[in-house]
Amino acid sequence: MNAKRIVLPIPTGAGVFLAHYSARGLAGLEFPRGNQLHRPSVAPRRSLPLPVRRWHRLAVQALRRALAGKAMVDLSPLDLSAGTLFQKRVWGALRRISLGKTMTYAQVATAVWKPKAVRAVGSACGANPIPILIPCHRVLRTNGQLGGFTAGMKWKRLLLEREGVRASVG
DNA sequence: AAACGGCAAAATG
DNA sequence: CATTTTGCCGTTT
Repeated sequence: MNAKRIVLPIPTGAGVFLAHYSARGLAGLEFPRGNQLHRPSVAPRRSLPLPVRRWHRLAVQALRRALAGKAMVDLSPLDLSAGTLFQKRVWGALRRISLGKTMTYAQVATAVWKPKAVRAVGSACGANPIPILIPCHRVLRTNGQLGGFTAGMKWKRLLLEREGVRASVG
């Protein structure tokens, strides 16, 4: 099914993320693992396919800007082929939430024309393979609460704060 | 077929 | 108010 992926580290002020690349583009982004010393099994630079190198350069910039709460300029192609149709629709909706803005899970459900699939939207957000760059953290509960975040609420809070979003309720 | 969620609205105290 | 049902839906097992 899925072919081999190239994994490259993205050092940031918030830790070392891991970017996964397929033949089609950026396919995954892992949050830094607490004090884990895992392989960057990174192939030597010059053995990397040219497109991957280019994509990675873009990804590094995009992530650093995103973490700084700044708008990203360019983004490498994303490979979201692993997702279901519904998930891809949700992720598409997420990408349309501009910086500094938020949506509720219910609003996203309506945006994908499944107004009753509110809970399923939450699951789809949790299944987002490229968090931050696909801003699933910009989705909040209808009642103003933050809602959940698979990678941990610290991240969701941090990201929203850096984007200048009012933390309504904790 | 059943269980499980990053939810929401209604019911309840 | 805060908490507890009750309804919903895509995914996973």
